Amino acid sequence: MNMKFVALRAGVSSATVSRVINGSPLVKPETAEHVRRIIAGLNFIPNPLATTLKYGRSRTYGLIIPDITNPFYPEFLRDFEEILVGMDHEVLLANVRSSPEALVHSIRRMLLRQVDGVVLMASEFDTKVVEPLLARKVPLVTIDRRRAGIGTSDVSIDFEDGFAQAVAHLFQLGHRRIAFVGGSEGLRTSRVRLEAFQQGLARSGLTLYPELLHAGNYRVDGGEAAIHALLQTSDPPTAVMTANDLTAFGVMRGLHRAGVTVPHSMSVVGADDVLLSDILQPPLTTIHVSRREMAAACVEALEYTKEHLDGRGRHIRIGTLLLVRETTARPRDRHL
Amino acid sequence: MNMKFVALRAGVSSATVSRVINGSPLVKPETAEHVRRIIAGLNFIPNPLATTLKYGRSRTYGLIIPDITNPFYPEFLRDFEEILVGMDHEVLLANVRSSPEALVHSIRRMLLRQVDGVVLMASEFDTKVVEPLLARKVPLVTIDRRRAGIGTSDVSIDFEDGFAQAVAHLFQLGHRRIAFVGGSEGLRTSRVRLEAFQQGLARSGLTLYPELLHAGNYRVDGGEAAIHALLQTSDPPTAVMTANDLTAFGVMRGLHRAGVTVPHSMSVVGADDVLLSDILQPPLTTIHVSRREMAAACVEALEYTKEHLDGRGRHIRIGTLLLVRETTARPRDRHL
DNA sequence: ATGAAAGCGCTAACAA
DNA sequence: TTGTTAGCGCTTTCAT
Repeated sequence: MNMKFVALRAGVSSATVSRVINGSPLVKPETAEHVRRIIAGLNFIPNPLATTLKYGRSRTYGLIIPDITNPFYPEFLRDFEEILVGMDHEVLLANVRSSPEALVHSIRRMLLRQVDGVVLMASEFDTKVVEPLLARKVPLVTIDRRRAGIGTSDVSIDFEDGFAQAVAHLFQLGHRRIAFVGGSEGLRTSRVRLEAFQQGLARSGLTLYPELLHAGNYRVDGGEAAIHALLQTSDPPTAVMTANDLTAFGVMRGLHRAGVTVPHSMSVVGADDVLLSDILQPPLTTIHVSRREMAAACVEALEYTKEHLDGRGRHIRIGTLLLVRETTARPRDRHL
Repeated sequence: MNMKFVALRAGVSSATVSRVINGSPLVKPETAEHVRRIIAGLNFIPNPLATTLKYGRSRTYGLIIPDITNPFYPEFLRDFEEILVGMDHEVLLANVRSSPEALVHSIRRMLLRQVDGVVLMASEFDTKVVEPLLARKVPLVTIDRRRAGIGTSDVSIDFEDGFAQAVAHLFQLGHRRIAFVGGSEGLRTSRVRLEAFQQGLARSGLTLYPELLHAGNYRVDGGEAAIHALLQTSDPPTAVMTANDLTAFGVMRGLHRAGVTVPHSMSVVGADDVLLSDILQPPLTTIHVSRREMAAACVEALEYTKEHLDGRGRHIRIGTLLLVRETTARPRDRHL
């Protein structure tokens, strides 16, 4: 079933049917009404692929993420999809599991499916990887790369502010030795978070102890491994900040296994504010990042970049908010 | 850039280029090699949309889920996507948030994008909702509907076995009053789980206490509300089984808030074995459902149904496995 | 206000 | 072994 068939039934041409479907004002109201009735009667659904073929616009945006198993991403995806569906667009999702080959392949998938733009939340990448996108003038939006470019926009999270809030909170509680369990080494977003932590310390006038800095991997196991190492230290910290909530979950599990109670013997702060972060016992104090705001920023960046393909993209910054729950408290005085 | 352009550069016809790309044996090896070189040199990527338009096959399967925020779904999606990408297919995802209108709309989206089949994990639906799919001969795979039909297959989870294992485990520990916090009311899959629980009780020779049956909503808050009600009972249960892990999480949170310790004062059993179920304290005893097996079954069902559109679809059953972790223990004797 | 027709990129039937 | 060509469904320009 196609427009021609509908046209035949309606006694008009397929051009008229097309005009009716697209709400062209050039059609006589009665004709339009008549055609609409036929369309409804036939349950006709037009095939947008034909339009894509003709004009190259697929009304689809690609989304590349590193780990859909990290609740942050499905939560983001939910809002991103919702906004796009509201605009009659679709999402082409690629979960690349932090594998460079999968990333390269996912870009090819995006190109094959003629996406109108790509949001790349993947872990680190060589600029070479995204070149095929740029070469074909596909708008690109990166996350936390903090650098826009021709045909490329960036949406970044204001971790500087969030981590500063968290450090200040810990400082006020009386913490002086604060550890940090970061993200995977070699990723720009890990560096961003680490530097945000360092700046936070500086702003509160605290000392940075290199032996209290550990890399993680944005997953539970990384957090757990790091806290084990941290507990071996001769002078362990009184509080631990982490690169994301999963890492904090791992830290809490490690602490529990080691018999260290949270928050009385150790405070813990996460980042992201994943939906499940308040079902842990105790509920996690964390740095909230609005998924909806982020999704909206990505869509905005995508649309802007599409319209200004030959110019520098935009740089949008998303705010953060410290959510004080129950994993932070005054440090127990070890000398009592 | 299209095949014609490549053909021009290679000094052959576009048909030859097409044959080379599709690995036809009809091309002389040297010609093929030559064409491949040109393709690589131009970074040419063929546009599969043209093929879709021509043959109606989009190499895309739709997946409709009720709540991507429930970790079960992203975990399933990861495997489902991985399998499909391996077959050079894509996934069109629709998260319907248990909204009937969103479900209806998602079906339309699937139809518009010319999917080759749909896996419907959505909550309950009227048969009327999926009629447009069937009318257009789009293969449908349902989950836990336990009923196949013309052009429709079903993949169901063997909750009967899983719940029986769990009840037997609790029985052996000495539990006699077991409560059940089910899924949302009115959903077939909720009924399936409830009946599986009832059968499990019967198999272990246990009594079903209607006052220990509560509906939930597959989310944390539903579990928490239910356990509160359960704790008001004059004779509370010694163990609680739940329709899924999120519900169990809610039950555990409610228990913690009420000062009831798990597992010593109350045993809890979940279902699904979500990745995070072992970071809770204590780690959750739950009924494991293999995502990979389920994803593979869905793909198999999809392909089978596509090949046998006019016949009855298949019915595939996925096994379950009780994972005993630390939320189950002997009941404390209340009379001591 | 409406219709005829070209053309998007690809594949397969048919021709050579 | 390779080339020519029709046609998938749609939109839009140009005619009427």
